[in-house]
Amino acid sequence: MEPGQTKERLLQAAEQFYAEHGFEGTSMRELTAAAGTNLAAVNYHFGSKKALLMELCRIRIEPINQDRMEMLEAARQKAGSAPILLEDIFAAFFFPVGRQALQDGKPNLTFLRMAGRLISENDEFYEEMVTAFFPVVVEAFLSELERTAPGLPPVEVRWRFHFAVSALVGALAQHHRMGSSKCSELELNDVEGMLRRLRDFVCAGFRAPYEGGEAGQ
Amino acid sequence: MEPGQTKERLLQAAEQFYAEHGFEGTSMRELTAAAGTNLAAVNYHFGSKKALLMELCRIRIEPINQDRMEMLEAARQKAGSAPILLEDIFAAFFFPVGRQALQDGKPNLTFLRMAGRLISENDEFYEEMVTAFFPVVVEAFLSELERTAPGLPPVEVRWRFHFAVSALVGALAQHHRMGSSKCSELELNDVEGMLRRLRDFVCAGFRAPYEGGEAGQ
DNA sequence: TGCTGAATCAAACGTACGTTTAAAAAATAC
DNA sequence: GTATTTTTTAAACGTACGTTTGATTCAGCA
Repeated sequence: MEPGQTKERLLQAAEQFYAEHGFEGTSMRELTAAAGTNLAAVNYHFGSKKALLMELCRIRIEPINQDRMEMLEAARQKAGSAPILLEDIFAAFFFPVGRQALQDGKPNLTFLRMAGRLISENDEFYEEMVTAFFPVVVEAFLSELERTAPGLPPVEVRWRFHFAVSALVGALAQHHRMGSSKCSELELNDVEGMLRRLRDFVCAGFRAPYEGGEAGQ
Repeated sequence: MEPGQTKERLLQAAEQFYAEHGFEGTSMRELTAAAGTNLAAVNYHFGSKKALLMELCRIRIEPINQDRMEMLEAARQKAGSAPILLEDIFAAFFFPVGRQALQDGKPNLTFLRMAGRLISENDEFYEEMVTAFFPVVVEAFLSELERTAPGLPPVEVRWRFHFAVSALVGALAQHHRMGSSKCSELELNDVEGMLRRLRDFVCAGFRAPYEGGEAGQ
C-alpha cells in the first residue's frame, strides 16, 4: 500500500470499529488488520488506542462545531437585534452533522453511529471528550436559546435543550438501523431529511407550553 | 455471605458494570469480585456472560413493558371510542421507566444509564434484545398513535415516535451526568419530574405542523 | 553510492479475558 | 446421621489484549 496513507486508513477503520463496538470493545488487532497495516502502527502514529479515538473525534467534531458557530452567527446577522428564529438555532445545531457525514455525495452512516455512541461511553472518555470539544458551542447555543425563548426560565431552557440533544444523539445512534422495518428504506440515506424532520420536531417540543414547573398529573 | 443471594448480587453488579462499561467492556472478573462471589458463579448460574446481561435486561424491561401496556389499556378505557389523548400515550410509554427505576423510594440512576446504553450496543446484542422484548409494545403504541395523530401519514407517525424514543433513550443515558452543571442538582433524583418534562416536550414535538414532506429550507 | 530519518514489520512483553474442570463445602432429603 | 443434590471454590484452559522493542525497509538527498 502507498505510504503516507496509513494514518488515514487507521482513522477510517477506527470510525468503523468504534461505531460498532465502542471504545472498550474495539480491538487494535482487528482494527489494524482491517486498515491493512501492522499492529504497531497505531502506537507509532497516534501514541495509544485512546489517542487514536480522541484524534478521530477531534477531526470529526471540530468541523461540525465550527460550522455550527458560523450558521449561528449568520442567523444572528439575519435577525439583526431581534432574537434568532428557533428554527434557525436548531438548524445551526443539527444540519452541520449531516454535512459532516457526507462523503462523496453519499452519507457516511458509520460516522453518525459513532457520534451517537459518545453519549454512553464510560465516564473517563466522555468527560475528556465533552470538556475538550463542547463547552463553548453549548454555551453559545444556550444563551441564544434564552434570548429566543418565550419567557422560559433558564433552567427550563436547559432541560429542553438537553432533550433536543438527546433526541439528536439517539437518532444518530439508531439511524443505521432505520432501514430494516421502521420507516421507508428509501429514506435511510436521506440524512438531511431526517435532520430536517428532527429539527421541526424539536422546535415544536421547545415551544411546549410552560406550566410553571409545579403542574400536576 | 448468605447463600441463595448470589444470583441477585450478580445481577446487581451486572447492572452497575453494564451501565458504566457496556457489554463488551464489562469484565466478569471485576463483576464477580464486586458481587463478592467466585468467577465461575456467572457461568454456573446463568450459563455465560451474554446470558447474564440478557437475563438482567429481561428482569428490568419486561415489568416496564407490562406496566406500559396496562397504562395504555387504562387510557383506552378512559377514552372510550375516541382516540386516546397524546399525553396519555406518552405517559404510558415514559412513566413506567421511572417507576421501574425506583428502589426503596430513591431512584436507581444506574438502571437508567443501563437502559440508555442498549441503543448503542453492538448489533448482535441489540438485535436479540429488541426482537425479544419490544416488537409487541412498539406496535401497540404505534397503532394507538396513528389513531390519535391529527391526520399524519403512518410513516410520519413512525418518524416522530422514533424521535420520541431517541429522546427518551438519550435522556436516560445522560441523566446521571445532569447533576454536574447543566441543571439544578436537586432535580437529579427527580426522575419522575424529568420524565414529565420529557413527555410534555415530546407531545409538543409530535404535534408539530406537518408540511407534507416536501417543504424546503 | 552511501547516509539519514521516517515508516513498517515480526516478535515478544506482561496482563487480562470468558470459560471449564474437578474437588470441596453447604444445604436438603431420607 | 448418612446419602444426595446444590452451590462454591481454586486452578487451569486457550485466547486475546495494548504496548514495546529492535531489526528492516524505503524514500530523499548529498
